[in-house]
Amino acid sequence: MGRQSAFVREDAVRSARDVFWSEGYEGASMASLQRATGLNASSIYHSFGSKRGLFDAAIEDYLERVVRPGLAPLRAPEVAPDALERYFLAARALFADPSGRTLPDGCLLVNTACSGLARDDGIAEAVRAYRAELHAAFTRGAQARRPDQSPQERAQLVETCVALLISALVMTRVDRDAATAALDSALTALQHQEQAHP
Amino acid sequence: MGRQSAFVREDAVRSARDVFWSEGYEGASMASLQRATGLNASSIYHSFGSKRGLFDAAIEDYLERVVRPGLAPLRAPEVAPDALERYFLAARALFADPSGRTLPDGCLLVNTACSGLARDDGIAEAVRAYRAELHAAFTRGAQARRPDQSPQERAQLVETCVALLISALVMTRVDRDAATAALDSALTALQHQEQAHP
DNA sequence: GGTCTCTTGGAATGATCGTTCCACTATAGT
DNA sequence: ACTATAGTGGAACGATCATTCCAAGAGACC
Repeated sequence: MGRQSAFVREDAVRSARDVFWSEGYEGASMASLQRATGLNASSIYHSFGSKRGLFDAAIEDYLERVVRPGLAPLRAPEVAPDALERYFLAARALFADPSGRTLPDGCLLVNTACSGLARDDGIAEAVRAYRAELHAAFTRGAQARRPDQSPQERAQLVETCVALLISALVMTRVDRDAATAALDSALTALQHQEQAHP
Repeated sequence: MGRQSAFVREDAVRSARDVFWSEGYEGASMASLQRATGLNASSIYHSFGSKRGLFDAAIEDYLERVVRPGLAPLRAPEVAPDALERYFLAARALFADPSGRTLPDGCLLVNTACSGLARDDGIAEAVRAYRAELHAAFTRGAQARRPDQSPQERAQLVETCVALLISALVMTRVDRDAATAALDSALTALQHQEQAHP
């Protein structure tokens, strides 16, 4: 059926995803995407239709390779009681990295939600789904930690944890201390729940 | 002394600020800024030096005319015990507006913090200062509500309130229900503090 | 009224934007 | 080997980007 692709689609998407992540959709020029992927414009348009098509693929890759691996212990059939705490401890380690090399640009989806692209229905739906995944995973973590907790209290805790994470992701670029402080706050919120019912 | 300006600087800045607010710095074209302000490019460059200079003025205007008026009761010499709760109630009313006409684009500074412009030192400092103003005002509100509360507990509550507000501002464009839910969570967090020590 | 200084209008700048087009190349199926 | 099909390279597209330049315009001071 004709000539075959000289590149691995997955690799190209990942390279493009990193560009979108650090530069944003509008800030990522086709020139920079070509440079990062090693593809020329023709191949990109042939494979993804448009810059936007490549971005959609980048979002899917981001969820699958960045978000979900981190949430895996909270999505597994059996959730450890300390899984949620471990999640925030791991996040804190990433955010607090002194080299500033890990997670330097926050979250692709949070950044997109704050851009003009958020008015696009497809993008808005992707952000809602992302937040819903966080919320569901955190709820499972909270359930594993405190099965006896009332649904209202649990909902409150989960909402707070999601918000503290998002807040940290927003602040990463401008104030690493504020970002880690938000995560510390989530950790103490989790611990406070324990101590209240020993 | 020469010819005098035919426009009111404050009005021009406010119009430009609204464009930056809804479109973002990069998304706001000089053409759209000229249209909104009614000024010619020459006048803009003469008065503000560059698009970036106009944006800096827009940020200052945003703080002075949007952020601080809302925080006023929390910054006054005397802070009412319910001032913080009132703040979130007012915010909730804005976010939940069914017409979607109030606060349709979140926060100018949060949006900017999630854009590539956040790597600029001046912008980063502005976002830090914005967050610090929120934090300081909320701390005063928390103090007025519960003077006896321990500093650790208060810091935790304030951090949570700031994060829930930022989270709501991030989600506004894509999910109004999630945004109002975050604010509701802040309100119940505040009320929970009351009930704990009646 | 004359002159000086500052503001404005509008065109023009070069750069960069996303996208398209076409010729060329390489593979799969017959 | 031939042909049909699909991917690639590179130039070119018109549009739009922020910015600059110059001449015309208008009020302030002598």
